[in-house]
Amino acid sequence: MLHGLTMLPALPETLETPEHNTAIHRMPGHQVRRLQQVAVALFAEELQPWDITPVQYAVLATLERHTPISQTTLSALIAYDRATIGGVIDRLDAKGWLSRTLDPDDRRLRLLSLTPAGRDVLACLHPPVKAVQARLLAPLSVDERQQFEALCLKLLRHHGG
Amino acid sequence: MLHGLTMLPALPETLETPEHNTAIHRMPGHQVRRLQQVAVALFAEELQPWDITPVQYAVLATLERHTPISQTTLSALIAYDRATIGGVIDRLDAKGWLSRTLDPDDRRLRLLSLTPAGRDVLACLHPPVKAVQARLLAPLSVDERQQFEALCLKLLRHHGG
DNA sequence: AGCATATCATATGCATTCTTACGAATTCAA
DNA sequence: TTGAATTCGTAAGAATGCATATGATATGCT
Repeated sequence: MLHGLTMLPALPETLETPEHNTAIHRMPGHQVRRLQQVAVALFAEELQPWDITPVQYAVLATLERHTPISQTTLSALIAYDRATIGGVIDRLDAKGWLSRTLDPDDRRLRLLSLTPAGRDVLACLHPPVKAVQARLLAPLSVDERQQFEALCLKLLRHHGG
Repeated sequence: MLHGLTMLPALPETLETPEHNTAIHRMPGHQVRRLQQVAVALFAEELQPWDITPVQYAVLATLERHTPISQTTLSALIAYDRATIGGVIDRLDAKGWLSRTLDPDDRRLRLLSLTPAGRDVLACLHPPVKAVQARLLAPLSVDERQQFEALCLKLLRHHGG
C-alpha cells in the first residue's frame, strides 16, 4: 500500500468527479508534481527496511560511479542544490556510508568516497530501487514507457538538463 | 533565465557527458523529480512579481471553483497533505486572500472562501500560470504535448489519482 | 609578490512536504 | 443516551529545496 497522500481521502459526493477541478488537474505542472509525489511514496514504501530517501540513494549511486568527487561536482551530477546536499551528506556520513577527506591539492574541497559499508548497502538498494521504477511505469505498455522516457528526456534536455 | 538549480554549475571535463551518470538519469523517478524542479523554477520566475508559490496558487484556484469547502476537502482536491495545507492557508489568510469561518453545522470544520482581494489577485495570476505551463511543454511538438499529457494522466489514474 | 576575483563548503532563514500524535467535535451504535 | 470510533485541524519532528551571506582557499592579473 502506498503511504499518505497518494491515498486520498474520500470527497463529498458533490465533488466526486475529477471534472470538478479540471483547470488545475490538466496543467502539466500539477501532473508532474503528482507523479513526483507518487514516485516518492513508492520509493518510501519499497525502501522502508533501509530507511533511505531518494536523494540519499542518488548520492550513493553517483559515488559508486564517480569517486572521489567534491560536493559541488556531486550536486551538479544529480541536480541538487549545493546547500541541500550538505545535510544529506551529513546524514550519510553519520551512517558510515561515505567518507569526506580534504583534498591535499585544494583544501577547499572535501572529496567524497563510499565506505565499504556504503558499498555493501548500495548493493542491497539497487534491486528495490529498480522495483520502484518498474512500479511507477507499470500502468504503461512497453511502447508507452519508451515514449514517456523520450518525452521526459526531450523536455529536460531543452530545459538545460 | 531560470533560477538556481536549473542552472547547473559546470562539470569537470572528465565528467562532462551525461553518459557518465546513466544509471540514475535513466530512471523515471529521477526524470520526474527534475521535471518538477524545472516546473517550480519556471513558476517562481514567471510569478515573481506576486511572490506566490505553486501550492498557494492551487489553493486559490481551487477555492475559485469550490466555495466554501473545508481544509480536508481542499487538500483532497489538490492532493496535498492536510497538515501541509494548514501552513499554506495561514499565509494566504495573512495576505487577506481567503477567509476561514467556522461551519455552524459542524464546528470541526473551518470553511474556506476567497476574499474579494483574493479573487482580484487570482485574476492576475491565471495568465502567468498559463505561461508557465506553455513554457514547460514548449520543447515538445503539439502531438508530443498531447502524448505527454495522456501518459501522465494514465499514470496518475492507475496510481490512485 | 600582492591584490582582486572566483570557487568551495557551510550557516541561516524561509517554505514545503509528509508522518505521527493529539485535542476537540461529531457521528454511530448499543 | 452514553460510549466508541471517526473526522477535523493542528503541533512537532525530520528531510527537502532554494536564496543569501560568510569564511577559507585558490587563481589570475598586475
